[in-house]
Amino acid sequence: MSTDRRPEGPPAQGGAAFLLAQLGSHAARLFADRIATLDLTPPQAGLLRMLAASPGRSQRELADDLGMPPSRFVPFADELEGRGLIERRKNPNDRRSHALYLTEKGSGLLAELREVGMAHERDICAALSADEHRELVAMLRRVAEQQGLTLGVHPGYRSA
Amino acid sequence: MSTDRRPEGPPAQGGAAFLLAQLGSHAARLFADRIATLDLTPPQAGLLRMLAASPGRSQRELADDLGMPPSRFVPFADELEGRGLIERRKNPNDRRSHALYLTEKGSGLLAELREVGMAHERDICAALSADEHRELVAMLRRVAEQQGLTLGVHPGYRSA
DNA sequence: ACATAATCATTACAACTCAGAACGATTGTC
DNA sequence: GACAATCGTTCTGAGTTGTAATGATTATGT
Repeated sequence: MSTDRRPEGPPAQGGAAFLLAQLGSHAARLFADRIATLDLTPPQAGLLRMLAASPGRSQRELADDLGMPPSRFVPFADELEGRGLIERRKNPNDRRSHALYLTEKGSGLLAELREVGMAHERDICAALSADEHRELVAMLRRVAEQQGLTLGVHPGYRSA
Repeated sequence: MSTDRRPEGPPAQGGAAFLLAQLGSHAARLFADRIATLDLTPPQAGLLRMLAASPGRSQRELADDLGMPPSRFVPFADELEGRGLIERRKNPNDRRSHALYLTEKGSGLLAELREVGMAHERDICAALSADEHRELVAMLRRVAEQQGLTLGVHPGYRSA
């Protein structure tokens, strides 16, 4: 009976913040495992999605959004380019910057990536009904918005 | 109107799995910032909680639970011991292993840590009412359980 | 009982990752 | 037309990470 004295809400290890950290880490690791099938890491998948959403941006902008320094972005983009998934084009207006685009091969891989993402979503939320699933997403969106997080790519990726 | 063609549920970047990863990373980083006030990192806070919950365990067990190799656990425990927060005692039954315990000073810091954790919880869930908060925790618990996650410490910590 | 294998904590070490400084090319500013 | 700023890139140093080797102790097998 000594551990039963809780004057307030849930303790730290059972609170929502801890559960979010725990589940977020779990979901990210599982996703990384899944897309390893396509020889992709989470940051690489993020870049493909970003290029599909808004093509032709400069490397610096993309690096900023991914939360990685420009120096690290270079070999990062090199590999994707070497695999023929993305393409660097000279910007005629500003010959310093390279505009990045998705190749056809990259678009094809992105399609596979989306399927993997949907399977991942189903797997993570297997414990919930369809209604509960919608409810959870709605709540998480509100929390994310109130916390000032931008919808889309987040910089908490892990390199592996 | 061109971006409105969604044959199925929420896409990858707006799904629950992605939101969990995004929010989890955010919550973990915010928590790390908060406990930096107490000169603690998330793994250090995790160890203090583990020692309060079950004292006298061996270093290897604790290292396993924290997801860190034993070689890295040694300097990790050294610092906490040097600050007088934990204590290594020789196990009389097995003189190879060291049993770890929380000191009084460590217990005191843990109390402060709990307060920080509660403030953190309130902050993260500021967008939700009390009812919604309970609802969210219940859902997350179910998801975590179905995913086979053990309540308590998770190995997705960040060293900083 | 005695040799051998296994376990714990620790140390030593090598590989890898990462961010910031420095650099040439190009562009904007005044 | 000089000077500062920006982009992509390379280089380098610090920091981190896991694996292998070590010494002490304990378990196992015969």
